[in-house]
Amino acid sequence: MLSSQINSANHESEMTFKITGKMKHKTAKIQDVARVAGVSTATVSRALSNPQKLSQPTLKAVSDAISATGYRINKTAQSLRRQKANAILVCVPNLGNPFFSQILSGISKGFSSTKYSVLITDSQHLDEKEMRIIESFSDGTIDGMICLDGNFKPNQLDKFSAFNVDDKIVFACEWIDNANYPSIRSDNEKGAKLAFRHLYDLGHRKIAHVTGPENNVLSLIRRDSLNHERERLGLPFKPEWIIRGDFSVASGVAAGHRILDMKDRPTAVFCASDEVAFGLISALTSAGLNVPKDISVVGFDDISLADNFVPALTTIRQNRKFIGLRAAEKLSEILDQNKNLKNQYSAEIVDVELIVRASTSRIHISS
Amino acid sequence: MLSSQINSANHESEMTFKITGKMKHKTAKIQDVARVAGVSTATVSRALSNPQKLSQPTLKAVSDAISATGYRINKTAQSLRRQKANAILVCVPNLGNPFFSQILSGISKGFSSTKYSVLITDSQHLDEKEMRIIESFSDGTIDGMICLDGNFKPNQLDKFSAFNVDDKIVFACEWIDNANYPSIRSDNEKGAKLAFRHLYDLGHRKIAHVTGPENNVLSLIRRDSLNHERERLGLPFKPEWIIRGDFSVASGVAAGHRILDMKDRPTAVFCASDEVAFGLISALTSAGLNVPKDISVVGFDDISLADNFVPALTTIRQNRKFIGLRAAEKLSEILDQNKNLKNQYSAEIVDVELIVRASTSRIHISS
DNA sequence: CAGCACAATGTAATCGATTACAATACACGT
DNA sequence: ACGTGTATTGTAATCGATTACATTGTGCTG
Repeated sequence: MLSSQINSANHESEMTFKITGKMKHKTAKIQDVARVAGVSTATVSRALSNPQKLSQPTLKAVSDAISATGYRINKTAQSLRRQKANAILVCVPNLGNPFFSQILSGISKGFSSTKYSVLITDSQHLDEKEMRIIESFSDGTIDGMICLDGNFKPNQLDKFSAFNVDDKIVFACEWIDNANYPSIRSDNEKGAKLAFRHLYDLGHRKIAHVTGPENNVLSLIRRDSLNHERERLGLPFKPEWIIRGDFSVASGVAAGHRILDMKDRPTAVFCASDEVAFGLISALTSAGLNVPKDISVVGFDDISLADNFVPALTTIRQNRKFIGLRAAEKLSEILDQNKNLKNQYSAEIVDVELIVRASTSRIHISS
Repeated sequence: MLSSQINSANHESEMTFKITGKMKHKTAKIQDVARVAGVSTATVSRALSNPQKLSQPTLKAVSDAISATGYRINKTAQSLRRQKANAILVCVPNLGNPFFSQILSGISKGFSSTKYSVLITDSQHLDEKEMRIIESFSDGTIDGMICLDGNFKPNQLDKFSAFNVDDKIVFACEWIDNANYPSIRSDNEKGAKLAFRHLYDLGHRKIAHVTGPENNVLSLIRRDSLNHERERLGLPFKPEWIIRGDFSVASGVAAGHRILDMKDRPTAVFCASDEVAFGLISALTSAGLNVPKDISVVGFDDISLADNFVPALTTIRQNRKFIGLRAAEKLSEILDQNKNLKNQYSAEIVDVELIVRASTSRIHISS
């Protein structure tokens, strides 16, 4: 390289990049660093991604030039060239639902020390959500997705595989039955069983259940597990004891009214979520009943308020933050090794725990 | 253009892009569309961003070619060329806190019909968060930020302006005193005043307050507004009636224990958040006190459970979803018009409302 | 009909980083 | 001294879209 080039280049760069006092900062690019260091752009690029390929003096020169110019790599250019976005999407069925905040927190933590940025989208009122997602993959915005929404129809899933994105998706909490997507989820079956057995052990025999939304995998597995346990123990059953809910507080309130209207009231209720349990307790309490004296209530999730509700809620603890974290790790693994993992389907089942608090008690004599 | 070129090009594209059955999809680029349509890439680009500049027949040809190839624009390339990421960052102090989910939902909705993607980051355990944010701006990942975290020190803010990103930041819910950032926030002053007046009107004179975290703008404004109102009405005051909290349920429980230990107990408590109120009520109830008979409690936020807590919580309603939505709209406006809005500082104050429920009542005679 | 405006389209540079390939230099063995 | 291998660095093509500028053609004015 000619020395005149070096000089003029250095001069220019000093003028452009030095930050003095309140002077504004114009971002340096790899060209500028190369000029200041007196090397080629290839060398600068190598200094950043393959430092072991360069000699010590060169490395030092580049490193100094980077400090001098205040250079920051342009990730857009990098993504374009590398054909990798370094971003993932989290698809949340309803962002307004606080249930997901812990999972999001875990996901965010899981990606915090990686090169990936986290995008979020609320799939609730998104029509053609599967195409929107595919769009994000094919316009180069994202490399992978963590899906908290298990509500996809077979033809939507077919599109995922038609567009070749199906092996870059991990499900968390919810999942898809009969489809080979990796997933991280709680042991819902065990959870329902624990709840039921807890009530049974307290002497309850007439046990109602408020379900989650219809067609939701969580609703189904919890309900089925409960029914299975009930049959196994030969307990009485009335269809009206299975009350349809949707995980919301409001549906818990509605379920409460249904129960109040029953002639043959259950003595205990297992709710598909803590929020349902709160609504239920609220409705029963307003009507003058006492929980747990008149009716015992068990929730599911162990959200942060469960411990301080009045009465404190007996519930099944799901480690939502951990599920989010593991989902993030799993997706990272999949994206970072280029192997085709399509057939390495795995559902990672996270243990759940019964937390006994004040909303359940031994059955009352008069019941 | 020579017809031989057209033919060979068409042939090739058919082979490459037609999706037949289970055949995998290789993404077409603008070159391919141009070839198939028999036009230049410039024309295809114009068809997408300036259709009015093209003749009808050309437009049709391009549009057909797009369908035929299944073309999707590559946003990374577009971002690089346009020097615009079309993405914004939401900086959340603690993603695990359900308080933010409604705001996130509003933000997500606000951006759903725009070209912007929404990135999130949890600033809680992020050291040098201001540099991380600046990094995202200067590496081309984001165009703007909505910040739900008001906890920045002056030297951190200085960096924002040194790196020229300060006019692309909107604060929501929280804000920075003495700094000209646009913000959308609730009328906290009015909220505290309403809460206090409500208790006063019920006959309460000994009114305690559980604050939010120290140095938090919300904590300060709510506390100051309360104190101001108290002085104005000439009510008695004991320093121990101002109890430091941090918006969490746990701090509400702790505050409850503090109050139980007092010799001269307040007859009413205004809590800086609903969660604090829940914890407080829980602690008081466990100790055998009755809310509202023994102590009235007012919260702040009106989170979804407030209505179904036992007792239902009297609180100040903040429209969090609306705040998120407006913040998104505001940031869009700022980013879309290239004008320098730096001095167009504006704080948009969103009205709040007192929601009277069952946790407050007229002061009891014995108190 | 010359001259000009304007509409429609193409050519090629550009955004900023990466990397295949080329070039150079130096060491080592024979 | 010469060939060969290796380490280091440079040159230039590339990722995919956008857009300034150039070019062509058409209609209109005087």
